[in-house]
Amino acid sequence: MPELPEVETIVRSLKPKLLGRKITSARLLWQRTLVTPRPTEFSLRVRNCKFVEISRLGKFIVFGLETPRKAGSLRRAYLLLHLRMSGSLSLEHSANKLKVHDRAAFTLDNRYELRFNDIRKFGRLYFLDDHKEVTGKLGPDAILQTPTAEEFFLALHSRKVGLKSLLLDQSFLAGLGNIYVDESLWLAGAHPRKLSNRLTRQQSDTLRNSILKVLRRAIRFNGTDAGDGVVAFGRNTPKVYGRAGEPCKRCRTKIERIVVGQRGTHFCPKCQKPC
DNA sequence: CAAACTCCCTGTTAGC
DNA sequence: TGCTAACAGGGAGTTT
Repeated sequence: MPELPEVETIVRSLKPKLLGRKITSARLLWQRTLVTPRPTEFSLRVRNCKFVEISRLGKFIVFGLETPRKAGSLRRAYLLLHLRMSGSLSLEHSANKLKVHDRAAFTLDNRYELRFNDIRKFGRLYFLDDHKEVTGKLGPDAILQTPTAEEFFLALHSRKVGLKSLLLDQSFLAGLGNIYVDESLWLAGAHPRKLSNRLTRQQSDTLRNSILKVLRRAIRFNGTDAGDGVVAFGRNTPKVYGRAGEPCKRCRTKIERIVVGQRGTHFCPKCQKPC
């Protein structure tokens, strides 16, 4: 499941290959992938747009486009993509056969195609004049707009919610998903149900540092290449996520799995003191 | 304001 | 062995 680090890695690898390229046409293979505008307007407007920026905000991939419109009308537009659960992007020759779960394809001016594949169809695509229409609802990006320790502490105290739910809330902090929230809370020694306004300044700082550590490490490892084109997994395996019943890496206590806010939640009952 | 639930989807897995 | 039902999860939306 792509969260901030995975999206960051995708953006970095796509950037050099896509910048400066023009979209010659687009195909929508699963209509509901596209949120806005309507499919006909979409294919019309996306044609002849040039990629001039590729970045990330939270878990959104932001493609900045220069439109072919003449003076007077907008020259800038954005393609926004959220991969959700199972989305992925690939760049391949347009002659290659489409894969089973391909949902959208953008043909480029070099006969290559940017393809969006998404088994579960949860991924969402937007074509917008201003990406803030969507990204404006996000809180600060955990890496690009990290709140200061002071800001983070104040933000925690402005709410009274369990930490797990709060860190999953993209309008509070953008980028974390289920896996990295569990990992961050474990590293910080904070219980997932601990109320946000009950953290001391020191605990808040520890949590903030843990989030940064977990995300930075994941970005570093996602980017590493084993040398044969295979991404080197295995060196950044989760400490608690998906390890229910296994011994805690810190104290050997059995990792527990509970449900918090409809999300499977993994934690060490000894390291992460119940509240 | 917070929490709980529902929906969207399909590959995987547990259970019979 | 072969089937079905439950489950996983991000986020938007609705209800409590």
